[in-house]
Amino acid sequence: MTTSERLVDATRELLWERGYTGTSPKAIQQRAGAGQGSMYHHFAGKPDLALAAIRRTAEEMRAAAERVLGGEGTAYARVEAYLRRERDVLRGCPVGRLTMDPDVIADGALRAPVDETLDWLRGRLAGILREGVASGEFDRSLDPERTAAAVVATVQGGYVLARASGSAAAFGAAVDGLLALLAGRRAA
Amino acid sequence: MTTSERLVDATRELLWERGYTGTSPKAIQQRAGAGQGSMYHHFAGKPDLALAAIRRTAEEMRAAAERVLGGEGTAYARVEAYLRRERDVLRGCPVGRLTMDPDVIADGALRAPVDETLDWLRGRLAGILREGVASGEFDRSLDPERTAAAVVATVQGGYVLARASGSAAAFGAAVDGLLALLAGRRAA
DNA sequence: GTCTATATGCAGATAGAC
DNA sequence: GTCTATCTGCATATAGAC
Repeated sequence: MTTSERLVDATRELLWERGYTGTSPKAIQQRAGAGQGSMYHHFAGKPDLALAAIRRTAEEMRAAAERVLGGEGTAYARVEAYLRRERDVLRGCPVGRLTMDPDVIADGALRAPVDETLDWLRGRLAGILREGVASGEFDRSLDPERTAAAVVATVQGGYVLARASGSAAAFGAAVDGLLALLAGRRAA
Repeated sequence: MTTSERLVDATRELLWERGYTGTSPKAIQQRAGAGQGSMYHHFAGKPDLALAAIRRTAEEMRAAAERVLGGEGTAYARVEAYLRRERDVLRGCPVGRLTMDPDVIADGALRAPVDETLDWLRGRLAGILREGVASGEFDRSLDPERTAAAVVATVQGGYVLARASGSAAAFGAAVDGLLALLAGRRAA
């Protein structure tokens, strides 16, 4: 792995664990095993490095979601597979957590990949739900867009509940609750 | 207002806007119009002041929720009133956002009020949903605990979606989606 | 109770040697 | 490409005068 790659990876880990404000250049260098000069040779500074890290994390999250969402089965089964997919629940969402960082939200370039990723996910889920309605699997009255927003919000909020309680079970409860509601909209 | 109160209020605002890591003693002092000596006279340091601020914020959030949840109407109507209650959506949840702060999660004393508040809220909503099931308003198969977890998660996740997109509408879409699903579980 | 002085170390770089 | 030196200012206090 190149020094540049190690710097990006170290930044990705630190952004996930400590957020943008809580991540210092020095900490990045130490984790990457790189010196100051090295970091500033490859990147213009902290925002530039963070941008590269966030883009990479966003890409990976999208790919991971697509692996599950693009699978086999009914619309309900694919949404369920997404919701129940294995997660490092107590670590939080590496993309969603950035929305609580004021410096990320204030910088359009840093916010863009976050927004695009969550919006892509919402749209992808909405498409699956729309198929489910069209095929007669779901009740006609189910609104794919709003339901998809609720699905994404439940996941993001599930992380909050899990971290507050220190237990991954809180995430599971929220997901179970949502899935039970969604199951009730399947056409008889 | 006393100097001590002004310090707590300033800390509450800053924790909401910038989180624990992003909030410095100096910023607190400036916002409160108090000097260094003054702050360290009234509080042992940043963690002590943050604890007072978090407890106060937690109390207020609970009181605000109770004002809506303790109102009149069916179980569905009260849950809806809670979900649609006016919120400063783009500012995020002053309690929930703290779960993304590693220094808060690592400190049991700071995490406790956060956990207790979200857990109280979940329990309060579960009680209302349980009444709704008992009264025949909701389908017998509705699980009050898990559904309540989904409601709280949707709100917390709604803030994430809103802040990512820069639009309060994203919060509204998630809430609409969840309410539509919940409405479908009302007994015929 | 509040103020000013003082202190260590980190944040976030820039400059220039090698 | 990487290293070391250097810089300004903030983070987070402590000490002691008033």
